Amino acid sequence: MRVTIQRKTILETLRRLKSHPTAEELYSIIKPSLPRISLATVYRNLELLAEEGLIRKIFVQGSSQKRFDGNPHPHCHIQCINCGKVDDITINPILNPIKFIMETKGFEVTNYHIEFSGLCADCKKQPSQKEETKNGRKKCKGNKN
Amino acid sequence: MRVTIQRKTILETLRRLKSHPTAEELYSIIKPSLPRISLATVYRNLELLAEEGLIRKIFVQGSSQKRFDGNPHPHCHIQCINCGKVDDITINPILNPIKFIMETKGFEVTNYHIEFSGLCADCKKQPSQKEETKNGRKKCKGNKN
DNA sequence: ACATAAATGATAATTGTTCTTAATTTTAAA
DNA sequence: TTTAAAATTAAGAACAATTATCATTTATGT
Repeated sequence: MRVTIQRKTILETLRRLKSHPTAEELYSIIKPSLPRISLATVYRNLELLAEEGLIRKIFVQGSSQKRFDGNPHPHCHIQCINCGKVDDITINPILNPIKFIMETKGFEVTNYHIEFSGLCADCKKQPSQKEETKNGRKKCKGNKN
Repeated sequence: MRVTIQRKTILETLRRLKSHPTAEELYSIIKPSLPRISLATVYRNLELLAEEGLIRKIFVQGSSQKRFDGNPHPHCHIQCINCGKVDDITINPILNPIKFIMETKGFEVTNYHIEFSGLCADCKKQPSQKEETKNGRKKCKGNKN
């Protein structure tokens, strides 16, 4: 992957930000310093950087736009149902997370959305089907996408 | 909310399914028994049923389409990175979830995505700003949407 | 500096979803 | 029941977010 000014700026800006901006928000932030940058370049590079594991693409409840996170490591977010703000939170998975959030952040959890991903029992047994598909996953009987 | 055949069928079909279909998938499933149903009706009613808390709209990582879940209660999903299948999982939040998933489902967790929502400390203090916006949230200084 | 593969900018096309309109269906009252 | 108002529908247009296209520009190895 080449190092271009656009790519470098996108990654550095996202890493510096504490928020989890959409592609367009990031575009507006970068535009003043790189006036000739195209929105498509921002989208393209965010996608690429996420594929490379340097950043993270996140799908937040209630937001029709995808958001991006400069921290590539699995971690939790807390989103306020009133203002929509999305913050990071570090959780020791052994603890009771909801109680922990209450006590450390003063954040009242009323709902949660948790997704674990990995290999299901079936796929662990038969890791044969490796055909690539558009969405980057493998084909498999259980695939509903 | 009125009881129409379309609405009833959408809710019942979604409840019966163990998967978490997209609006289009649900549309194809329902079409044979209700050939005159429109895709827009499926979208409209899924949105409505989710607003009423009868079903749940979920945003799964890596899927550009929204998915719907007949189980309206907050719960966890496990998605296989190989086949993309999304399953339900019941977790006592006090336990170590990853260990629990391994032991009960034989599912190897390699990544997770967790979002808690509720009221942040700021919004708990000043629940004044109640102006509705297009995305259904309230306006607030921290709002990045 | 040069060649060339890769990346960019501008914009067209596509995708997923919502809106609009007129027609139909449901509900509740007469 | 019949009837009228209100809600809901089907169909397709419109919309916003994202991706693809392609001519031009740029980064990197030689």
